Amino acid sequence: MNNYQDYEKKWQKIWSEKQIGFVDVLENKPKFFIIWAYLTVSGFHHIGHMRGFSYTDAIARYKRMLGYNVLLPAGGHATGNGAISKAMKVKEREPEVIKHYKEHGLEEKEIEQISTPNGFVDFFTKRYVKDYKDFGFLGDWRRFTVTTNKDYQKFIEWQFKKLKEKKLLIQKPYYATACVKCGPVAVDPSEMDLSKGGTAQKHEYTLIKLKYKEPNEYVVVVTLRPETMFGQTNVWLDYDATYVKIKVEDEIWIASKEFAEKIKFQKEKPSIVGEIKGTDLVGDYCFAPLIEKQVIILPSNFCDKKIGTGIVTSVPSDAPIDWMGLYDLQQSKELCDKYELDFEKIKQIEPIPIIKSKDFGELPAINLCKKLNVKSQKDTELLEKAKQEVYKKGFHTGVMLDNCDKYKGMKVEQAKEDIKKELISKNQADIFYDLSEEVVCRCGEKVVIKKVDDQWFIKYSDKQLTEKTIQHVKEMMILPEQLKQNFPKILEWFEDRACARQGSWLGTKFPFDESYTIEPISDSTLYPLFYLISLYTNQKIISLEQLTEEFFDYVFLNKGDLKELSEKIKLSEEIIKKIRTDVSYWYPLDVNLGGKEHQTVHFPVFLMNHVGLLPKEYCPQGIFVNWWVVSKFGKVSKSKGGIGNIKDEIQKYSVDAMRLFYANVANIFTDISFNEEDLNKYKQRLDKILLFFKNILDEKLSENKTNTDAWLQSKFNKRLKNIKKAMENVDFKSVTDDIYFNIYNDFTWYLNRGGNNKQTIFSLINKWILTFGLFTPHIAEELNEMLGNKYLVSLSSFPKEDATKISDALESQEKQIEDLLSDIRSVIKMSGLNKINKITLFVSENWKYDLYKDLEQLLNETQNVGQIIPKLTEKYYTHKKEVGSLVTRIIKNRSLLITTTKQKEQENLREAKVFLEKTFSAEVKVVFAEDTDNSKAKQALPGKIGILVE
RNA sequence: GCUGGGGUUCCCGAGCGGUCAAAGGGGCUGGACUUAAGAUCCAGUGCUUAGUGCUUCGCAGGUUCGAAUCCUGCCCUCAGCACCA
Repeated sequence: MNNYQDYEKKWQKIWSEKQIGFVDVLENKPKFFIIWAYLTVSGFHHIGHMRGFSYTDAIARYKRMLGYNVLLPAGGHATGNGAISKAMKVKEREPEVIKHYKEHGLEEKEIEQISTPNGFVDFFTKRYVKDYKDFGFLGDWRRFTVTTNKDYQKFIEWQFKKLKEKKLLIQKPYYATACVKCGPVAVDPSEMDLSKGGTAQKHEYTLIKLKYKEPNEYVVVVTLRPETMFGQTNVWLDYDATYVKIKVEDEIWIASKEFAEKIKFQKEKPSIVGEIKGTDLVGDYCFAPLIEKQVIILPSNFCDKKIGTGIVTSVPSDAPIDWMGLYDLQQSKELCDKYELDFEKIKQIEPIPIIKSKDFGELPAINLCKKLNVKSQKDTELLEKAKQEVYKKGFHTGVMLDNCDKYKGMKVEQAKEDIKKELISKNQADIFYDLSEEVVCRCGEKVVIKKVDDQWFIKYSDKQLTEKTIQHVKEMMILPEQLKQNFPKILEWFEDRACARQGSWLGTKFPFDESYTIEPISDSTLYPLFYLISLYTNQKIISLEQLTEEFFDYVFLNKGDLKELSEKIKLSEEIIKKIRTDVSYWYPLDVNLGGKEHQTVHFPVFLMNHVGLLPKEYCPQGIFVNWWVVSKFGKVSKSKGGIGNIKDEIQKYSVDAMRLFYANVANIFTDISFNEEDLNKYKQRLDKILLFFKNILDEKLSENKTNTDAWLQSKFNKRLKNIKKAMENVDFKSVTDDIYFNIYNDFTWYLNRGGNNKQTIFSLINKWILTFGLFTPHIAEELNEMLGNKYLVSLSSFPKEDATKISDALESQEKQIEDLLSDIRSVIKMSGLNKINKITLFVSENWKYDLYKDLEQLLNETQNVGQIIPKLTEKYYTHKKEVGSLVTRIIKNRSLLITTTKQKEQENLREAKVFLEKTFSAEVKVVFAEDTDNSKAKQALPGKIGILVE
C-alpha cells in the first residue's frame, strides 16, 4: 500500500548527509554514551540482533531529543575461532556453505573475499555498518572498530599490562577443554568452536587407586561419589576386555586403553607399558583405601571402557547397578563357575550400609531396586533412573553412618569434599576430569580435557575487586531490576577466568608470552573506551607506534606528563589533549545494552575490568538486558540458520514495522517469536496511522472548541507524561502502546464525539509525530514533512507535557459519557425494540449526592459497615430503606462510589445531547429524577444515569 | 541439582491489594462503506439481566472489610550454570 522502502532510503540519506550520528565534544551540552554489546563477526546479522540494536537506537534518539549530545558507536568482535573456521569452509567450497552465501546475494568475487579469515572479517564488518544504516540507526560510524585491528590490539596489550600491574593477572594449573590439534576450545551450546557436543558437561571425578599385586601397581577407578568408598565390597570390570598398564610417574595404573588416551593430557607423559586381560584380573584381590580391605575383582557387563577407567569400584549399598551386578552373580552358581569364582564366597558378600537418606533408608540402592522391580543388571533404563534418584536423595538428604569413621553424622554434601581431600592427601586418590559426552572440534579432531600447568588467569576472584564491583553495581541503573538484585551473587560466583590460550586464533598476542593469544571474553571488556581512540586511528591522525602504554596511561588515567609524552611519541600536545578531553567528556559509559546471554559472562567481566582498572568516575552507569527472538525451532541464531535474513524482512514489512514489532510485541524482558502474522499486524498499524493523517489533512476543521477539546488535551498530555516515564524504564511496550494505539484511539474518540478544532488537532498531532521519532523514525519524518514542517523530527526536541492541561475530573466526566453510551446500547438491546424514537435520561435525586459524599468520608474513617449504616440512616431517615441496600452494595463494589454533583452531571449530559442524538438517531431528553414519577428515575444514582428508551 | 523467571479471559500480551469481567492488539461475530473483495470505520465477544446478578486470572489452602495482585504448600514450564559473545 505504502512504499516504505522509498522514503526509508530518502530519510536515511538525509540523516546521513546531516551526519546526525557523528558527534564530538560539545562542552555546553550534556553527553549520553550508549552502546550495544558488539557481536562476533561470524556471518550475517539476523532478526535477533536487530531487536536489541533497535532498542539502543530508540534510547539514543530519545536522549538526543531530550537535548543530550549522544554517542552511539559500534564495532565488531572477531577474536577467536569463528572467522577462521567460517572462512575455511568457504575456501574448501563446502556446497552448503556456498549455497548459503549465494542465497544471501553474494557474488563470486565476494565469496572469494570471505575465504580468508581477514577477508571474512572485513567483508562482514562492512556489511554490519550497512545494516545499521539500513535500519535507520544514527550512530557514529567513523569510530567503527574491530577487535582484530592492530590499533585495537595495542589497546588490549595496554589493558593486560594494567591488569598485571594491579596483580589481577595470575598463573596456575588449569584443566581446559581442548582440541588435540587446535588447543583450548569453548564447549558450550552455541558450538562456536565445535562441530559436536556443545551440551557436554565437564565433570571432576575422583580417581581412586586400589593397590594390586606389585609394589606401586594399582587398579584405578573413577567416581563422582568418593563418600561412598566406605561401602566398597568389590571391583567390577569387563571379563572379556583387555586393559593396559600405564606408567604414571613412578606408578603403574591398570585401566582401559581409552582412559590412557585421556590421562595423557592430564599427567606428565604417561606411557603404556603392558597389557593385562580381564580374565587375568577377575578373581584377584586389590586393596581398597578408606575401608582398608582387600576386595575381590568381579566381572560385569556394565563397565564401559570409554567411561572413566573402564573399571568400577562396587558400592552395592548406594549404587543400584552395583547391587544388581552382585545380585546376578549371587543368584547363579553357573555364572560363578563360568568365571571360575567360588560361589560360596560370592554369596557371602554383603552390601555395607554407609549412608542414611530420606525415604530410602540405609540401603538406598537395594530398596529402590526392589521398589522399581529391577530384574537384573541388564535393565539399563530402570537402573539409570534409580541411579539418578539415589544420587539426588543421597546428596541432599544423606547423612554418613557410624561406620564411617570420623565422618559419621556428617552430611553427604560435606563428606564428599572432605573424603576426597583426605584420599588425595594420602596419595590414594587423584583428580581426573572427563566430558559427559563426545565432543568434536570444528576441525574434526577430538576434544579432550587437557591440563595446562601455568595457565594465565584474570583474577576475578579477587576479594577487593569483587567487593568494589558489588558496591558499584548498587549505584548503577540495571534493568531488569531482577538482574540488579542478582548481580552481587553473580560477581561472587565469578571465579578466575583463563584469559589466554595457545593455538592459532585471531586476537591479540598475550604481551607476557607471545605464544599465547588473548581469548575472546577477556579482550572485550573495556572496548567502549576504545571508541574514543578509534576515531583518531581510523582517520590516521594517530599511528600505531604512537599507541604506547604511556599514551593510554595519559589519556585514560591522566598519568604522566603531557609535554614529555608528546615528545616521546611525536604527537602534538594538542591532539593528545583533545583525546584526553574526549575521554573525560564521554566517559563513563551510560548504557551497555545486550542480550540475556550476557548476564553471567560478559557483563560481569565488563564491570570488573572497568572497576579494576579505571577510576571510579569512569565506571559504567547502566546495563540493560533484552531477551531473545525465538522461533518455533528455538533461539534464532546464526549457527542454526533458518529465518531471519534481515534484508528480505525489511522489504516485506518495512524497517519501521520491524522496529515497532520489537518494541511492542512484548516487554523487553521476555523472549519473543518472530512470525509473519505479527509483523503484518504492525505494518498494518503503520498503514492505518498514515491513512489517519491523510484523512485529517482532508478534513474540514473548525474553530469551535468544546469540553472534548480540553479532554483530548488532558488525555494527550497525560500519555506524554507516561511515555517519558516509561522510556526511562525502557518499558518500550508501554511507550509504544501509548504512541501507536492509545493516542490513536483518543483521537478517534475525539473525532467521533464531534471534535474538529483545527488548533487542538494540529497542535497535538505535531507533537504526536515527534514521538514516532523513537521507534518508527522514517514514518515520523515522512508525516512531519507531509504536514508541511521544515524541521527534522530526529533533530527536534521531545515534546514536553503540559501538566496544567491534565484534568482527572474532565477525564472521568468523559468516561461517564462513554459508559452511558454503552449502557444505552445494552438497554436498547434488551428492550427488544426495533426502533428507538426517544431516550430519556434521568439525573439522580439530590439527596443521593449528599449521601455519596458522606459515605466517602465515613469510609475514610472506618470500614465497619455496622457503624456506617446506622449513622447514614439516621441522617437520611426518609430514605431509610434505600440507604441500607445502597450502602451495602457500594461497600461490596467500591467502583460505584462516584462523587460528583447534580449540576455537573446535568451539564455533562446537556453537552453530550447532540452527540447522543446523532449516535442513536433519536430524541434525547434530560430530566431530573425529582421531576418525574418514572421508576427508572428512582434507579438513577450519582454517576449512574437512569435510562428509559421508547 | 543449584540460581533465577514465568503460568492472566479463543490467541498474543498488560496488570502485581480496592477504581478489575481485567489495558492494548489479534482473531471471531454483526453493522456501515464498496458492484464485490481488501482496507477503513462502528459495535459485540465468560454466563446471565432494561443497564442486574453470578462465576473467572496454574492447583489447594491462608491473611484481609476487600486478592489476578500478599503468604504457605503443590503441579507445570522457561533460562543461566564458565574460557561462548
